[in-house]
Amino acid sequence: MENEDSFFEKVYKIVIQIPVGKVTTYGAIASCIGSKQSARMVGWALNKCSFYHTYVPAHRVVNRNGLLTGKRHFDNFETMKELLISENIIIENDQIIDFENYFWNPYKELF
DNA sequence: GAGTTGACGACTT
DNA sequence: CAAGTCGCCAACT
Repeated sequence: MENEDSFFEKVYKIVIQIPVGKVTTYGAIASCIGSKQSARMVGWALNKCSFYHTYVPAHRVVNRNGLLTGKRHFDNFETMKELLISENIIIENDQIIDFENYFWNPYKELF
C-alpha cells in the first residue's frame, strides 16, 4: 500500500499539502518527520521532486530565514519568486516579507 | 564499498 | 553583528 515511509515520500506528502499562499521551512518538515537536523535531506528530497509521480510545490518551501535559497534549482532563478508572487506572497530581495505570517505548520496536518 | 555532496540549522569565532 | 565551522543523514559518483 502507500506505506512507503521513505524519507522522500514523507517530505513530498507534507509539501504537497501546503495550501496556496502559504509556505514552510525545511527544518519544520524535517522536524515533522522526526529528525529536525535532517533539514538538508528535505532539500535533497525536493531536488528530486521532479522525478516524483506527483507535482510538488517546492517553491513553497524556504529556509528558516524565509529566504529563497532554492531558487537556483528551478529553471530560472526568478521562477521561484514569480510562483510565490502569483500566490499573493510578497518577496523582496529573494526574501519573503512577513514570512511569519505566511508560515504553514506541517504539524497541523499530522494532528 | 568508500568518499563526496547537498534546496539547512545552530553553534562558535 | 557577520562570517566560518560542525553536525546530520540519505543519495549520488
